[in-house]
Amino acid sequence: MDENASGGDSDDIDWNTDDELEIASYGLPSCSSMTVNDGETIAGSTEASSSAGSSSSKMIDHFVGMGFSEEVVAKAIQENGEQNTDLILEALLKHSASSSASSSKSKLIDHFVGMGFSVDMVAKAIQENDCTVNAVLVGLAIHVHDKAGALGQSSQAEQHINSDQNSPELDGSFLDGFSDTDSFEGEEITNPDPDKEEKLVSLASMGYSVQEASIAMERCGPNTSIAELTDFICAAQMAKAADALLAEIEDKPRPKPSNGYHKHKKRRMLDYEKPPIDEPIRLPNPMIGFGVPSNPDVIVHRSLPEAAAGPPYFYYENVALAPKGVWDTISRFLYDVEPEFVDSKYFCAAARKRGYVHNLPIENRHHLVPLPPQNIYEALPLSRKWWPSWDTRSHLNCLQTCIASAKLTERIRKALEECDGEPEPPHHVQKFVMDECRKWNLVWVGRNKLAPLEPDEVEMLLGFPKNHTRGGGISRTDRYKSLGNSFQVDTVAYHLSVLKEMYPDGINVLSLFSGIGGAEVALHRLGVRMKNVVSVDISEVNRNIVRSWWEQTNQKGTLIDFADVQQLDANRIEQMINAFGGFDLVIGGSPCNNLAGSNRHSRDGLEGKESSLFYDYFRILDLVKNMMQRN
DNA sequence: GACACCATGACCCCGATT
DNA sequence: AATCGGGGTCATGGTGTC
Repeated sequence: MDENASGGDSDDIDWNTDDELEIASYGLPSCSSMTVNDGETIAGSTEASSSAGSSSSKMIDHFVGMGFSEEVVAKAIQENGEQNTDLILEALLKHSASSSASSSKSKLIDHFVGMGFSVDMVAKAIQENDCTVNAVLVGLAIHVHDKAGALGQSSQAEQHINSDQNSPELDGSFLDGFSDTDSFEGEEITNPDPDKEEKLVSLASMGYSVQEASIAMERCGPNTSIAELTDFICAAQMAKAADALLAEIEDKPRPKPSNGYHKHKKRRMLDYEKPPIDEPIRLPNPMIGFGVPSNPDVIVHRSLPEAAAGPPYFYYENVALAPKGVWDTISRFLYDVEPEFVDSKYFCAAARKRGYVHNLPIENRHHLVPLPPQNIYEALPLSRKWWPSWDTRSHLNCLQTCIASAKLTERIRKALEECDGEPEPPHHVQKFVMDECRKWNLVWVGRNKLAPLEPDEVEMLLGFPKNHTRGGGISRTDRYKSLGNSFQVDTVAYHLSVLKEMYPDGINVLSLFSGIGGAEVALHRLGVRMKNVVSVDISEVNRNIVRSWWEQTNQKGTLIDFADVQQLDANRIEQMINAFGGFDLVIGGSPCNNLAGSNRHSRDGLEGKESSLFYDYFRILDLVKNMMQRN
């Protein structure tokens, strides 16, 4: 980000810097890996790693399998030597980027126009700056937005922008691109109001034009929420019978706000004529989505909105019990696809109520085998001996990121011991114990003795291999945290299982907010071959966990990881799409910190610090969709 | 009213560093 | 001895649904 913002050799990967140093620091003996700038790491397959004996043709096959042309691969091998697969891969990625450079300018224009900026504005900005700088404008806008609203989420992103929160050049950099256009009000440039500017940038990062955003804020007043502003903008868009912007775009209509927001706005505009028809999204009871293995035929067919159809297939996950309106917004952005709400208690011994927005087929899904333990007794057979009859739990509650304190379990033990002579504790003691058990997922480990789950038990319940998060310098606390933030593998695998027959040769995966690799583990356990996986996660220990798992399971594909979704700008995505031939699956669950009920401090909804990263999921998915449809 | 919830921040302890 | 930072421990309440 920083290098892009500063222009210069921004889009050129600097192949000759400290790569080797960073490679050494990762220390991966069995698997070739490298770190490109921005902390991107590429781990090649073991078969492609730099064993001196590997034949040239085998290596060519390998890279051809990744989507590069044979001719280009041969040339790269010739220039870099067989020994260094990392350099070859770098050269290939670089080549794919440069070969697409000629068309990148018009694509850039298309892209930004598609986001709502005027053609004049985009053309002027591109003329005045290097193409690549402009390609990062959206990312920059989001950076500024994050800086204002999400400080601290991404240390790397912060570092890349500027460490000074009040940096004038940062504030100016986004605005400068438009400062001399007639659509921008000088007042806001010379004397920006922080709150106003933040909203402006938020709206810009959501794909609205600066002009639209400015007008909306002027009309609606200073205290208007983002949601209200977006509604206003879409109302204005609807009011325009002929949208000049859209007329200039030859590809499909803008997907996100145009679909849902227009629909909703139209409705709202007509509120005074007739009552609203659309109902807000409600959670189903029982929470079995479109069907679970034990009850698979609830909904056997659904029709997706046209703009939602894949490929690429996408799969987005977050907590089901988010504040009001959050899932409506998520659904509107994700092409109006109806969320599938599923409780993992239908798949394993622990509850996990989640919403999934995806465009995967829902026919002929199958569950993972072997089936995971279906209840507490199966999952924790040793606890059965101590389990009192009055503890009627068959399933655990949601596995969270922290566990009960030792003091609490001690208090419980004492309370139970006080009524040891009786056949059963009195009702009020039972209630106290059961309340705490449900709250903290305590399990019986001895007479009158309750304890929180061990990390490896959480791994098992979530469908991960034992010790998946162990080692690599991760603390116990962080293991709970990473696990608590993860997918339930069996549940996700059930939804992804349709990919197995659709892609017998394997898939390319873009995995955002990967965490400890729930998506990757699910695909692996399903037997879906992963040709190339681009995995993004802010946490270094999580990235190490995924990479370590990748090596241990002898994956034949290539794992590339990034620390920050902000690194995935249009250029880099295009580069990877050209290299791999596109992504088949864009999967991820953005942070739920500001949505989760457990958070009493900053449950700020989708505009909260961390949870606003949902918009990055949409931004990246939409970029991938647009680029793949053009190619 | 009961229940559930991918959490946060203050504090303490301990080992490493200066 | 002073300082620092990471890990562990602990208490904490509001929102939404049923």
